[in-house]
Amino acid sequence: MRQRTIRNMEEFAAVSGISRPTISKYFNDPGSVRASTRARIESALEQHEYRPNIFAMNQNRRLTKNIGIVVPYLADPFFGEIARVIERRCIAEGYSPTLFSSHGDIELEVEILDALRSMKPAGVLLAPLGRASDKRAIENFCKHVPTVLFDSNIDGMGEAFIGSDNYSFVSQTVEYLTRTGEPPLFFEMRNPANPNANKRRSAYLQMMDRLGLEPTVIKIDGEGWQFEEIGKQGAHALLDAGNLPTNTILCSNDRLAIGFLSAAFERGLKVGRQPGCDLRLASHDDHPFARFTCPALTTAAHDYDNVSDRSVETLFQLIESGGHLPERQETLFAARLIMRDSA
Amino acid sequence: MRQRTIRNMEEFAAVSGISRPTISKYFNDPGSVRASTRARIESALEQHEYRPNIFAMNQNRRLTKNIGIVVPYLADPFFGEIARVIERRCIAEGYSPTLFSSHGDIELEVEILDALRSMKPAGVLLAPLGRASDKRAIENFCKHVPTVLFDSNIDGMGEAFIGSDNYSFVSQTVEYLTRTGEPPLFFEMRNPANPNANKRRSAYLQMMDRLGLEPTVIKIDGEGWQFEEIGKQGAHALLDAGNLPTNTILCSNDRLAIGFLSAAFERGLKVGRQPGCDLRLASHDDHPFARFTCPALTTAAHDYDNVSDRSVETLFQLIESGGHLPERQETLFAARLIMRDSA
DNA sequence: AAAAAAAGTTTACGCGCGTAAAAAAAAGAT
DNA sequence: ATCTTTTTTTTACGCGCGTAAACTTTTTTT
Repeated sequence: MRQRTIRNMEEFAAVSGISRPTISKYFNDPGSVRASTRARIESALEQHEYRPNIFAMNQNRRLTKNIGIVVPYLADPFFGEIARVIERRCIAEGYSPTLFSSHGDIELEVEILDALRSMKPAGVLLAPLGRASDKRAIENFCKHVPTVLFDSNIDGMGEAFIGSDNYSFVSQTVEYLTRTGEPPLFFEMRNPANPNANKRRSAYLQMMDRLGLEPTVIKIDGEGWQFEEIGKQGAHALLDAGNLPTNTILCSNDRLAIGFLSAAFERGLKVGRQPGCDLRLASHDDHPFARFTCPALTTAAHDYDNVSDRSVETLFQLIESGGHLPERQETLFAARLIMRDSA
Repeated sequence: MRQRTIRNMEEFAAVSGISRPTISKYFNDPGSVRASTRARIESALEQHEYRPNIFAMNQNRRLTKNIGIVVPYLADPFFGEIARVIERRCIAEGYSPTLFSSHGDIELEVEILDALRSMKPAGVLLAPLGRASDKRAIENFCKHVPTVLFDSNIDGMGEAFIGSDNYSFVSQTVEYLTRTGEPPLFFEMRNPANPNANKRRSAYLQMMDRLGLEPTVIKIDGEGWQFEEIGKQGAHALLDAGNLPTNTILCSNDRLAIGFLSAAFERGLKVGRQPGCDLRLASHDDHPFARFTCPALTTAAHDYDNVSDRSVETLFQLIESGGHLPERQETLFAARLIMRDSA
């Protein structure tokens, strides 16, 4: 700030007394220049506050340092939290993450993928919308950009998938509920957008079969991403109908369960494992709010840390190996049962 | 896709039979070319799937079509929801929004501002961390980039501020609670990061004074953005101490209230306005989850739609007028009291 | 149909930086 | 001090597109 403002690398080279190509080298990798020149550059940098033009940089570089992160619905704190962890990891590795949310909109997801391609990202971490996704668009995208899928798997797409083992979620909750009380019915949306939901239902049916018990699946109506509201309405409908085969409800995910708890509370029903309770309720995900519901929610937790760590690690590995892995990896992490007060 | 892939605008101009400058005009504003040539371009576009290189575009354009959106903590659904609405509005106007979260980290906020400058955005919508923010960095940033502050005001910074009228929040809740029962005590964090918290406390004191009532402010310990947990711990501490001067609690914000409700439930306290309840609890923000707490939370709602609409509108206005407004505008929207079951 | 206005074409240059090649300088080794 | 290796400088070109100027073609006006 001593002199007039520096307009480009040429001028910065002039004031720092070092040639432009060397300055360029420095910005691409500060360790690639001699320590003494690095010191000179950095001292000049302090007095002149110059930053290279990222557009000009990226135009000429075949591979940028950009990483795209795409989640299906950012207003869901579950994805907010995952995005937070992943973003920080990327920054720590010297990349520039850019976060996108499809906001539950199929067309927007395609537009994001489109925009992402023109950003020439080194790699992309994609949690697709799932069932609703435009599979052709995603497949085409993955051909051009090194992509790691997470959270929601779509068969064969991307170079790898990192997620949670839905069977592990459901088997633990079903086993626990059955062992400590009545076997649960399964409460879910009729048309879940997320493929994990289908896997959880299958796992429930499989577990009940293995235990020699009669399964009951309740499918509630509702579209969109307002899961709490859908769960609440669905719970009211279910409880209005009466004659439940069991006092124990297993929700497909925590957000439905939060809605269910709200409905139960409104009806004066006591939820919990204590004697005198009318219902027991458990669920899956360990949503950030699950510990603050009333009662606190018994649930199966994602291995958040491992999922996000492994996703990022896999992406870096993918980038380093030139965008392709020998074969598509699928990594599933087991759930951890969190016993709270609701069941 | 008929031919080999198009590498640049030159090649696309060749296959479409139109000169490159005209193609360039088209991409900058499709309406600026004759309808017949536009049709020819678009038909060529369908068969060849070419997209201009955004880095090359932005390098030469004095003003990009980028818009930066910065929020302090994206894992908070409140900001997730605001970000969602604002992003969609920007897209609808033909801009490319890029969303950043400071994740509650002062240094990261500065880094984001730094990165944002090199993106030459047409404008930025910034919800600062608040008290913790590096004011010098923000001030410096605002000098170079047309910026509209929202949610958290910092005096004099940015060309405009759009937010909610904290006095309107508190006056309505205090008035309502006092009229329908006992006057409330005010429950807040000792060192709130957000400047709105301070305004709310002042408003509480002012209201109580006007009503000729004795104010009580409870300040609870805790740092960071885990407000629910802080609220829960604080509530336990408060209730352990006993001898409350009133049965009515007014929390500074909904996330604290969610934690408070959780603590009250654990202690077997009934919260609500019905007879037989031990406590009444109200709050401010109308957090997306406030309607699903047990009991549902009585709160004062932000005028979400107006805040986000006006923020975006103000930014566009600012951009169109060349980055400066005649004088700094402060727009505050009034709250709306939402009566639910908790008070 | 002629004149005026609008839109498109040609030509040319510049943006800020990556990067390659050859020459020069500095640092380290003998 | 000389030779070798490493680093920096010089020089030069290219990336893909914005954009200005002068000219030509098409459309609109009267």
